[in-house]
Amino acid sequence: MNKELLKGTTDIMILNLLKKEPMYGYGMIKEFAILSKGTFKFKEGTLYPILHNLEKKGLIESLWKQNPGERKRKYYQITKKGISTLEERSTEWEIFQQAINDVLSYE
Amino acid sequence: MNKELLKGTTDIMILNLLKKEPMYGYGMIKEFAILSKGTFKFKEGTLYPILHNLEKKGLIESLWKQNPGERKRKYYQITKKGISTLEERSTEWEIFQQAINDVLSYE
DNA sequence: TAAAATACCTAGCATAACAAAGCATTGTTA
DNA sequence: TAACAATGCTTTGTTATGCTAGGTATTTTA
Repeated sequence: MNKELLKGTTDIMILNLLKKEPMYGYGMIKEFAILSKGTFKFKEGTLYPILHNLEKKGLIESLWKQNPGERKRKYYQITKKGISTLEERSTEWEIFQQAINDVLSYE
Repeated sequence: MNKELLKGTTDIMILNLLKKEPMYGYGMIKEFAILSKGTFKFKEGTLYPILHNLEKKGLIESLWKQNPGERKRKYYQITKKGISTLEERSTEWEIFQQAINDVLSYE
């Protein structure tokens, strides 16, 4: 899979996951693999820096949490700003996708 | 429009245009704008280097041509290698698109 | 108890689209 | 006819981003 394709979409995917419930990095990697039916196998070196960046931008927030019987994990949750950004970017993705398919259906 | 989204798709779009008939760079820029209904407005500084790169890889070939009554233009045509690459990459795009939408439809 | 899986981190790299410039020619318009 | 817009091609440097490749520590499994 051409990795360039991913650029510009990882943010939306992460924000969309967190829209439902807080999650931690390692868990997201597993979840993306499942949801995408194995297409997306993010490396940790890919995901963690993105999470840090999203937090720096104020789109997500983190907190260390230890549920009983579990090990300590850093949970991320989406912020209000994150939700509105997700909406904008999702619309953008729809438009983009349509445009590409318009061009590719040229015969 | 987030420019990162484009990464990994410009090659396919160009190859797909050239699949039908040879074209020159400036003409492609106009054509992309039309086909995408204004979403893609490539700058020359974007398109020309990509064309050079595709030629270097042997996916397209160029020739200077002057049709009667027209100015000199550098026409590009797709190669056999270009056609097979286009097919591979189109499939890749389909899979990618499906995977993203699978992730984004998670609720 | 050794290995694998979980869970987090970071420095440096490669790639690709873009901004911003330049040059030459052709068409339009005041 | 002179000025300007549009056409047509080129290149240098910037920036963003996912990945490579390394690291640490804990927990589970064979």
